[in-house]
Amino acid sequence: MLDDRKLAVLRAIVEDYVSTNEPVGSRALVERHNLDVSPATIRNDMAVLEEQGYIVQPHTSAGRIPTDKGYRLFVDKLSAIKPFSTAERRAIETFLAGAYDLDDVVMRTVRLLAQLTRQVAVVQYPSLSKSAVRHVELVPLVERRLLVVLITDTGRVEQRVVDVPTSYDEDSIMHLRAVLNACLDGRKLTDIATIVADLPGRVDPRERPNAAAVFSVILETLVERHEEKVIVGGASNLTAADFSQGLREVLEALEEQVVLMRLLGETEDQTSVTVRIGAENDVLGLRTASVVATGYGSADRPLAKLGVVGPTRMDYPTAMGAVRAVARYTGQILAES
Amino acid sequence: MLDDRKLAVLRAIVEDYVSTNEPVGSRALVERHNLDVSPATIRNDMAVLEEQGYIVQPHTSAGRIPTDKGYRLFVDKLSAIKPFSTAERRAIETFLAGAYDLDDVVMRTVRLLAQLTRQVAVVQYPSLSKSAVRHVELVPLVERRLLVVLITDTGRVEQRVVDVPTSYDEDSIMHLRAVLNACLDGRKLTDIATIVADLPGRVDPRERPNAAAVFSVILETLVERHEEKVIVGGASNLTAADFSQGLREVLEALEEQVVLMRLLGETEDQTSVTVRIGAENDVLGLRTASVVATGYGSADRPLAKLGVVGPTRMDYPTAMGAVRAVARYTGQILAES
DNA sequence: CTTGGCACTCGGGCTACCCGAGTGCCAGGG
DNA sequence: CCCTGGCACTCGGGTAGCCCGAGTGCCAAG
Repeated sequence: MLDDRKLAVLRAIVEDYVSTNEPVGSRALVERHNLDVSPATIRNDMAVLEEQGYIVQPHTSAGRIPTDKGYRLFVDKLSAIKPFSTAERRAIETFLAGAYDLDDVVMRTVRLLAQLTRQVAVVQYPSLSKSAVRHVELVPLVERRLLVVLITDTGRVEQRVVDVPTSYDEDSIMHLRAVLNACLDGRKLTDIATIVADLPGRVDPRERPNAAAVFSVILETLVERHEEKVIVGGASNLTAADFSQGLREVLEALEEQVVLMRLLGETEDQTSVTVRIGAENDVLGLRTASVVATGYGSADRPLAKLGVVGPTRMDYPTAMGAVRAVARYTGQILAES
Repeated sequence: MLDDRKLAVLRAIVEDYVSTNEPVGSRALVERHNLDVSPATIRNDMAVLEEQGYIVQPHTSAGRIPTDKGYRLFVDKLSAIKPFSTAERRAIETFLAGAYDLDDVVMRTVRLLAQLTRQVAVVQYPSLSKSAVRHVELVPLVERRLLVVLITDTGRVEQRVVDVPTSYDEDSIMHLRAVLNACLDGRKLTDIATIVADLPGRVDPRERPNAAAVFSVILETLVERHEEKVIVGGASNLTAADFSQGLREVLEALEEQVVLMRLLGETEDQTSVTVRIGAENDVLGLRTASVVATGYGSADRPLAKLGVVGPTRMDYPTAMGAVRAVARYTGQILAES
């Protein structure tokens, strides 16, 4: 129902519109791309494409612009992810390799992504539920107060203060720490719930109340509330991409952790790059925005998601290339440490 | 040289302009405020104020708007910090009290401040150099790799991976940990440089190389690089305040940690609220912005700075009130933990 | 020093207008 | 059956002209 030429026309419209930000007409189309037909022919094709909902004209006497559906077809069938040159890859690699810290890796990643795509970059911290425990530390604060510090094998450190019901001494802390480390070391956080359940049997009855308090805090902090932070960068790029709807809405949405989580979370597939266009991401206020996202981390050990947010009028091939490349290297860097 | 009425006129101009965002003329002035003189009189006063550089007229036939100098005088002499009602204070208190975490306290603080002032809020993490060491933890990772975790009495946790020159066993780690904790516990981070200098004498000569590596990393991480993170919130408020210069510049400036640090850092006084107006903060791109900032933490133990950034056309009394109140309660919350 | 009067300025909003890009349609030709 | 050139039509956006009203500065009188 759409022959090759019509698809070529759609592709051309998307490409031109993305680069010029102006509705594209039949004449300009035959000139810029070497379609060996007359403008009138193109017009007929465009009429069909419009009828099918792939393009619209904003005003009666203007060129056409792609609809969400048009972009969708473009992304699915008409374009290929733009691979990065080896020089670019090397630049990415060295930029990320300079990081000395988990925080720093994430910071650099978000900056890099924002710079490469000239869009807003969104990076989720490595997820707790996917990582394993490396060490648990208990630090006495004041009377009846402990600081629980949990170190994961992705280098992430989680902390939480806990009030324990009875006072403790150094020995009991030592013991509790030893038990915890023996049981938890190397275990995935997702497994911990079941492990903790039978832990109390291992400690001195006198210590049970305190132990229970610590256990429940660990559970609560790390399993129930898998706080997965998201950081955002490159917000200034939004000013260039004049959003049809208010820029305010977009900025607001980007400040809501929950919204961002959902945006990235909807990326089902871990390894491939997902694109959600316009209304496809059912976040109010991002109706005219697209999200290009993917997971990072090795295939057997997915860590989290990252991506970019921009106007639907976005250079998808490049954005997808950048997201894929950055995800790859960030995953690699994190795997090493 | 400026009599009372002229000052009153300036005050009225600032207040009206802030609330209406329109140049204010002589007639409107006598109507809205009950100055018992005629518009002509006001005009004469305004001519003087303009001559002295406190106000300007954007167009020949328009009302006047304050200059930076005008705002400065207003802030210094013509306004008082707007105190918060007890109800408002209670709301702040309960909102902040819900936090369970240092990260969470900072997050809530920045949100609260942004909401109260309808401006962009900027909050600096409690400074390391001001806080004391509570605990040092060494965690073996793989061969010749240690994770150094440092816990401060503000509840902050700093982490860093260190490669040590020779391999180690559990005992040597234990010993090193014990030595470190014995020496560092309760000491201010600023003192540590001198302490570490004479530490090597305390450890077994065989362990010196590893110990030295750990020491130097602690030094480097915590003293030299007192990484003081700044977080920003409420960026969407920028869209409401139409900046005369590009909004892009402002957004860009707000993404630069360094710039933010400088902005807050220039707040010399720890306890009082500092206001920097327009070109006074010598950050390019924030020429039309003002910063209202103060320190938080108790007087004897300053932690860091916080504040808001907005257009020079800002409700200073309210902003100052909010900044002061939030700083107070945030400091209080952090002092408790 | 204040006040009312008065002439002057000029930005912003309104209308009218035209131009040109772009379309849809149609009839003719390969 | 599809492509093509021609042609009439539409309409957004830019330009020019216009007026209005808010606001000013100045001046002379109280």
